[in-house]
Amino acid sequence: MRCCVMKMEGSPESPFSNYISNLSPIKPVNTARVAHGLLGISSPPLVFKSPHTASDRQINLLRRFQYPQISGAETSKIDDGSKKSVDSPEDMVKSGICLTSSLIVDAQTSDNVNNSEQDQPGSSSGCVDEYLSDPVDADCADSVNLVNPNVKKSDDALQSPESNLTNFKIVESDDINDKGTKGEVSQARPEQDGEDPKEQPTSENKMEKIKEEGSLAKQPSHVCPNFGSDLLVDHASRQQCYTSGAQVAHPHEPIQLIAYNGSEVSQLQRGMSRRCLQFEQAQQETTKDGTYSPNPAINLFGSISPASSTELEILDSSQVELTISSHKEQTMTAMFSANISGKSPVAVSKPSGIGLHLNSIVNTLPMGSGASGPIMSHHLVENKISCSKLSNSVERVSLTAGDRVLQTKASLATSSTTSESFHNMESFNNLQPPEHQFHHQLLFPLSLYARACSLLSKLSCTTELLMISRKKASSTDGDGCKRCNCRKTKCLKLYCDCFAAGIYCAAICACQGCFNRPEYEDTVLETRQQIESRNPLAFAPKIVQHVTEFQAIDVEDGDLFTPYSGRHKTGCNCKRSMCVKKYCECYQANVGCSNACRCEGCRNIHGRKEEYAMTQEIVSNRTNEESLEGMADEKLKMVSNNKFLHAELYDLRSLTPPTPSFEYISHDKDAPQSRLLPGRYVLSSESDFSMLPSYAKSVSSPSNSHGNDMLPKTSKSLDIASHGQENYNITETTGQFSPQFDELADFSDHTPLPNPSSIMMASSASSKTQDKANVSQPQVYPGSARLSFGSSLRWHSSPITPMTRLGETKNQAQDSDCGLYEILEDDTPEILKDSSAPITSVKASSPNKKRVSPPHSHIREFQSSSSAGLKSGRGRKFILKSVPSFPPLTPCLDSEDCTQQKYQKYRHLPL
DNA sequence: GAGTTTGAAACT
DNA sequence: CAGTTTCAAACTC
Repeated sequence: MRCCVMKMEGSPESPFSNYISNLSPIKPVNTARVAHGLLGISSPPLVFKSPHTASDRQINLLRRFQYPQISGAETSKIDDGSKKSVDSPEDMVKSGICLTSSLIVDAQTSDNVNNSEQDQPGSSSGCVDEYLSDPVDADCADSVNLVNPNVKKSDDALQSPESNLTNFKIVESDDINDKGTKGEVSQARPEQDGEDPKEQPTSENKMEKIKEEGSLAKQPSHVCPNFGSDLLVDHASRQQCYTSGAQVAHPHEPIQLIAYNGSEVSQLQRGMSRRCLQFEQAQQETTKDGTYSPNPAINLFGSISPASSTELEILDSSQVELTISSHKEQTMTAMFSANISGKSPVAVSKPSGIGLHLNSIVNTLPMGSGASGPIMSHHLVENKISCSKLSNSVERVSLTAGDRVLQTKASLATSSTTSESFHNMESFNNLQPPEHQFHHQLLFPLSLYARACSLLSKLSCTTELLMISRKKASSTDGDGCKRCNCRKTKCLKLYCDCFAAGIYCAAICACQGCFNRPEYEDTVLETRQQIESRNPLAFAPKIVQHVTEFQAIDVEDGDLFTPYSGRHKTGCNCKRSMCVKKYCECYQANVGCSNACRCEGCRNIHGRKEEYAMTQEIVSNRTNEESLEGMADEKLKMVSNNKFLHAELYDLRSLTPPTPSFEYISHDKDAPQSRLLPGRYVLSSESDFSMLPSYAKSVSSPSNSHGNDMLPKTSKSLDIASHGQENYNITETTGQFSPQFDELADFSDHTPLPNPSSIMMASSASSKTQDKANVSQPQVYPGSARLSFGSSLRWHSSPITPMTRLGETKNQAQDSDCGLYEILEDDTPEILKDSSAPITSVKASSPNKKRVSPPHSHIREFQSSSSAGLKSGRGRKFILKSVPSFPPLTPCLDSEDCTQQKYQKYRHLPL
């Protein structure tokens, strides 16, 4: 319904759009955003892409994770974002979205839902609308609106039970279903009875209301599948639309898109999460009803390729991340808080970056915030769980991710560029996101974004996102949902993958005496808390992105997926598996072993421990050298210039959503300068690095050539987009979400891995190039983003938006023309562009903030010749700045925003 | 599908 | 923190 409306509204000149524009100060942007979002939802595509291909398994996984996450976290996030007002561009976007959504809702209400649905059978739009509407409801409409819409939705769903697309209604119905299903489930299960339905009122009144309505209305098990399908469709449609929109390329668009994406993501996530829940429930129910196939996912995605499931998972994580980023940190925090209430300590999907990182993030946040009541209603709980899942999923995703990542990669390859980018991002953003994500998970994550999100096995985090997974094929159902087989632990220990992922066990699980069910939410939460008390990071994503990897090495082929950047937080302890079997968590996560590993005879195809150590040494050496060389003055100048440029860009493009702060700082400037610059910040997850040795790097992508500042911003962006396009875009998006550093990744690992996949992609690509160019220079992309040389810069989607800045070595002065653009554009483009160029290191936002300063000579070179200098690039320094775990609510203040905008542009372009 | 292997989680 | 036990996934047959 809403989708239809949205589309209608989204139409350039529709009265609705006009109305919206009138409403919000940001009007144009909002409308545009809305339209874009609705139409293109480039970001969504990512999510969708993976999802589309995602197999049923994935779907299931997503459902689980997502559902919980979505219902609680997303709504809360969204709400927060809307409430906060438009502080930042993101806010603007959000607000705009909210408005639109509210409007849409109204329109929908006025209009017959049926009509809208009919209009857009695809539901893709509807899905989007739904998403939008949901946020709106939550945010703007509040409970009342929410309730009504939900009811309507449920009604709609009821009306068209068979219709696959319940659209938004379905989504809500899903929630309801969740409750209802839960209730059903509980009924089915004597133990569960009573507890489920209302059990945890938690903080979310809305959820409760929805649930109530849902329970009353129906049990749309069908809805879930449908919804999923809808989402997919929506994505496709969106992508198309988006692409069309992208062509327009408004300076504002990027932001809008991002915001939109975020909303979409959230929506998607919601849908996903709901699905997951529903699926699970549905599964149970279906068994009863017999209407549904055993695998709801299948029903939903019957058309979808099996790969889609994984993608979906990743998407979930990524989505989470995206949503987080898009919605802003606030939402993130809210989600986290919600999650936290659940228990989570800090973890993120390993994702879910956020992806991967998601889990970590979620977990971490939750720990702190804890507010939430501990128990979420099912939704809340689920949400929390989902968040944790995202993060976990991200982590796990990263773990399991390998497979997922691969799938996502494949899907990405197949999928349109935009969608791919998103996937990459997510897997991602994580948001992987996931852990992505991809994580994912995400998970992410979350972005918060799950093992699934671990998104990113190779992706590393991202994410993002990445999450859920497959980890264990055995462990995972065909659907991709995790499933456990616990017999003695009652699924309340980390032995249980489901529990560890922060998700409830599903009907698929063959566990015995399982307490990891909504009915035992309290028990689950308590247990989680206990575990967290012992080990706060117990639920954090295990996969964290690390800079040092030489991704390129493995990746040469194009294994975008290989997540070299990702590393297992605690490392493995393999003694007989040689780290070549899934016994090895590193291997399982598709990440290389690191110094943290105590493995013996490591032969991890994703990276041996020895290699990792060597890489780090090289990096450290470079960094040291660079730091010694330090060209503070020049750097400062450069920075100032860059700021200028960024500022200009920022204005021109209108704000970009906060997150991606992927700054490319001129080499000259180096990290210190960047630091000097107020605006720039690199989030560093734990990561240390994020240093990309300019030397090796050079990953230069084919596009690198244009690298020079010469190219107009747009052109550059375009070029970049075209070249690295997907990845780049994705990374951006993920970054927007929040590039989190490893830490973030830890949280989310979302991160996030989600994104992780994307991240992985980027990293891998970059690494490849680097490797080719120089093995020595591994680029580290702390959760933020990795530049893939050639084409893809990718952000690690982390829940938090790390702003990675590439130090632009080039002088803005030199290229007055390109000036700002150059810098901005150059950042990514250069990286991409200059294959030869020493390039720049991508600044990953690493928690550690490491800088790599190019030798003075290099810097000078850059100064002297903008492009050449950049290319020579030795000098580029990467500064890793510690970034707040959560992306600032406000979009990147400084240049970062500009950079983001740039990325956004790029995104648009590609789209 | 049963049994074995493996390494993480949990416990001491 | 190290060693041992427990556990469930991964793997093999």
